[in-house]
Amino acid sequence: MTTIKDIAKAAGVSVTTVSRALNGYSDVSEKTRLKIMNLAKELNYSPNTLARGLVMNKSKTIGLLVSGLNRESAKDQITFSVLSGINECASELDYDLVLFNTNSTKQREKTYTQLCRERRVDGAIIQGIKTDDPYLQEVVNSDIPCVLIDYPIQSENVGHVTTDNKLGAKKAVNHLIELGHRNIAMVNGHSKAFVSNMRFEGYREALQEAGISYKKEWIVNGRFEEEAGKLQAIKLLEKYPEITAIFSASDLMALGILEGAKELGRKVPEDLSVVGYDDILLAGYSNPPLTTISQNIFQLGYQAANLLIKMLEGTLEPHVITLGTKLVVRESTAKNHK
Amino acid sequence: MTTIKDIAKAAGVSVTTVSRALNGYSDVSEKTRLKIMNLAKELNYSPNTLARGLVMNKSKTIGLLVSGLNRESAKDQITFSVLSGINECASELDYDLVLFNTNSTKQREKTYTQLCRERRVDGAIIQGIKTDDPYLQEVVNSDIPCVLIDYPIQSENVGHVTTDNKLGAKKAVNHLIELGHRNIAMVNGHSKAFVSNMRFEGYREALQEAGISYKKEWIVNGRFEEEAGKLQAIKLLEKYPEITAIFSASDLMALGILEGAKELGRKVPEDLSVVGYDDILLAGYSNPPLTTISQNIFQLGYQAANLLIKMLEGTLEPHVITLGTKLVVRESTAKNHK
DNA sequence: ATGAAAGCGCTAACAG
DNA sequence: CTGTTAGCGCTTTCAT
Repeated sequence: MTTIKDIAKAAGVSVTTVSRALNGYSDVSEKTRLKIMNLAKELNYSPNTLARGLVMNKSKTIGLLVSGLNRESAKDQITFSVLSGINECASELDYDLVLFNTNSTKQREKTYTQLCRERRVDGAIIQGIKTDDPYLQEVVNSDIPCVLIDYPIQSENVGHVTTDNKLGAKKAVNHLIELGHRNIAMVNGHSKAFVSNMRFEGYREALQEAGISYKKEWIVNGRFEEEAGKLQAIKLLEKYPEITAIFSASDLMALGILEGAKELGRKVPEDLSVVGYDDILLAGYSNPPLTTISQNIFQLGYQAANLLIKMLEGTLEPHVITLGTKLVVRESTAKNHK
Repeated sequence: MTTIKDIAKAAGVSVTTVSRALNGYSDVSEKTRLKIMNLAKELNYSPNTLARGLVMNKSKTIGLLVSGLNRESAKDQITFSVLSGINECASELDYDLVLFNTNSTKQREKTYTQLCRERRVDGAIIQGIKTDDPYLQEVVNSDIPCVLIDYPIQSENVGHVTTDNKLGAKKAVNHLIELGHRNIAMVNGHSKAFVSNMRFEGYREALQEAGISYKKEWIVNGRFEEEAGKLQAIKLLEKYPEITAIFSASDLMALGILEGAKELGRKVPEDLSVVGYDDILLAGYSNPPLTTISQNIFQLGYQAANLLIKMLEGTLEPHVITLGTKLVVRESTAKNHK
């Protein structure tokens, strides 16, 4: 393995000069620079980023703490899309990504901060974290710059990117209201998810603004899981047959609701309107295709990476970025005829 | 940031002793070990893996060169599943993963080997590479241990994991033959993909064993893309209406074929049987649901990581792992009535 | 059982 | 424009 020392010897100069030449400093004569460059190529030199990182105290690497990189979460491509977005931006700005082992089956024995510090990542992006994660507070207190996805913390060195979940939910519910629905239930995710809370807010507000009083019993939690969504929907519809529309906090659960409705013999959208959230790939393929709130997950990742790197390079202050959403009307919603 | 030096000072011992204590060497008195351990915790010490990597010349990190981590490839979750599998195994064996920027839009100016060497990864996993990739040869010649997914190179330090593509294809085609089809076309991916070649072999062999002569004109390439699959299928069916079944080298293309058939007014499976390959998520949701060859992509990633790490730790020789496939019969295939 | 010293490959004052 | 020197944090002989 060639080092700058080897190059220095071969070129008859000092390692300092080699280092400077290779890093494009101006104070090297054109002649020696050329010689060094050629030698580097000839000797097949690659810089040792560990050594460089050690002395410079930064690694041009950002750490990824994603909780959804596992067998189960392949169904919505959310984690994947976030990852793609991050990867794309990091690529462009010439950062590498390291994936941390956080979702290991074995006990998580290291904290986020430890993970980041050990690897000397310059910053971190955290996604899919629950609001009661014991290590979350740590992140804020630590001095490692980081950006959170869909989790609202800001501080001197933590930024935050999300979508306008409240407004998104409102769009969904308003759509139902405009179709003449008044008895609108909600299948939410779980209370530990920030997005759930916001989507609930949007639901509540939309109803309120339309002068519809909302019923606590009509709001259930489906843990963002398809099966749970189905079960909850069945329970809900059996107990309160007057419900004519359901707003689901995720498409995956909405898919479950569709199944549940089918089992109960309620036709969607004739007997029941369903609107989901996320616009995952399957939403367009379900039967019927799902009306949903579309968010650009790829952008979410991209913007997170961009913000973090800009923070690292001092060109941007940590702040919050909120992306928009869009109502996509497909065939799971229809006019209320009751 | 605490270093072993700080601990040494606080404990009144040398850095050597601290290093030994922290790494569980036996030649440290129980008393000092305890003192050091406590101090480490107290001072919130994290080892600097860069420094350690520098001296030990290994980093407990494996490099990932995946070509499909981008916006476009969210539709089949193949890349994601591979990634999940790798991540799971790496987690278990306590390795971290670094994602390299290979699919950047800007010119790829670094070779695989350079990427790996710069980052000092212990080994690499390569997925989604084309057979004509200019940098592929490099990998084999370099001394970096690596394992390739779905690409058949083996050498002193490169292993290889794949599924039995030939047999898988045979299963698909045999299924069609058993249903009474004789005029079976194939929509393949592209000639630069190893799996395409193998799946074609399986197709050919199955026909041959059934005493059916195969027609070159009935084999087309859809580049593994949905739209191209559709177009190719339309062209094929218009020109050769006698075709009663199509074997597609991927589900995504099969989805396209389904659309194409619909446009031509050919009902699937009554007028045309279609079998796909991969068993992606959408396969179960298409209309009609797709009969396909299922492969365990997660396992593919898992096994790749396992093999690589075992190679790195000297417990396994580089070799090839071939995983099985399974025919999943859904509703896109039926008896031939022509 | 412990320490002194060297060195991994690189960058960064500082001096000339 | 170039070299000398020091040092990033850690592990590892080699002594003691």
